[in-house]
Amino acid sequence: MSPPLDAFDRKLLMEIQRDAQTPQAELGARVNLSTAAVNRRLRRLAEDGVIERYTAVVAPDKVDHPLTIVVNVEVESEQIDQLDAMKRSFERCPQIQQCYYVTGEWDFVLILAVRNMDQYNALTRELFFANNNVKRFKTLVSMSRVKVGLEVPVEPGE
Amino acid sequence: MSPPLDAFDRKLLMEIQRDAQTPQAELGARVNLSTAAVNRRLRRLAEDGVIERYTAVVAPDKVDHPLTIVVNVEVESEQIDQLDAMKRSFERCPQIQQCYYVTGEWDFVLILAVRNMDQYNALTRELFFANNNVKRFKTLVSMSRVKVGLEVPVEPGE
DNA sequence: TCTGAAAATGGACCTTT
DNA sequence: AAAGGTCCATTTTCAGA
Repeated sequence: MSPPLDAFDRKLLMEIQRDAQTPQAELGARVNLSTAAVNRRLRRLAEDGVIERYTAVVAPDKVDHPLTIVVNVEVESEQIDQLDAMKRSFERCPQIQQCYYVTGEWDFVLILAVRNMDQYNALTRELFFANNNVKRFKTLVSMSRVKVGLEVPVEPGE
Repeated sequence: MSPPLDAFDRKLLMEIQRDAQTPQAELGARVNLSTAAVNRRLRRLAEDGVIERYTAVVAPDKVDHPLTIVVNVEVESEQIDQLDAMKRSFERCPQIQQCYYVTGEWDFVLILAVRNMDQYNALTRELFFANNNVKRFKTLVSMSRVKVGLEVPVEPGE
């Protein structure tokens, strides 16, 4: 189906993760390919789902969402349909940037961007208190976003 | 310095968070603005740091990093220089996508993308066991990435 | 807001392996 | 066949009037 990534693909992925606006000609110069070849590869990487999407990263504090909050959630029941319903409610909530279903002491880890504590408290009621499949949750308020990104390491290899 | 965002800015930000490749002409059609106006606004938003950067989101499993791991870390000492050193070591580690310094039971929350458990164990040694300012850490392995993004809600308001 | 130049993208076509 | 390169048309960006 999708051929394995070669060294060119990997370099391109590293570059466009750092800056998706780099012109294809510039990318070509960096990896030693013609712009046409770069163009073809990028299109293929997108078609194959290696590149999921292109996005602008917005500074939360500049758009009045200065508060980052991490929430651990434990559920009552791990029945599939219960879990699915919960996942959907998390997906739908715009303030939830990320939701991971995890093993261990907790079942979900959420990352939220909110306007203030009032908004978080309101969400807390909607998402957790109103949901009787939530056994307990723990709030960790972020004082500093030390590193924030979605970059995946792409080794030069092969 | 930077004038507050108006309704046009907000709509544009929503759009380009969803798809940063949307042509400015198309954006203009959606928000009811000429392409030139869109162009000026996007440039200004970037200059003002509202748009931090443009990036391609890569599927971790397609580049051999199928494992997402959340780690909670508690430190021994919260002395500034100790903390700074720790933050820098987290920033430098390419497998660490995100690092939040938080209040509460834990001091740091990390999100990692790794190739496999062996790689995680190795990182664990470098980052935690080799650092005597790490009191303890807890690993939460993600079984499913329910929602992953950095989108910040930008209300239509103003 | 409109117009036009410059830049970037992406297809056609030919060549190499 | 699969992938690269060159060339060219189209699209997009972006500045000046």
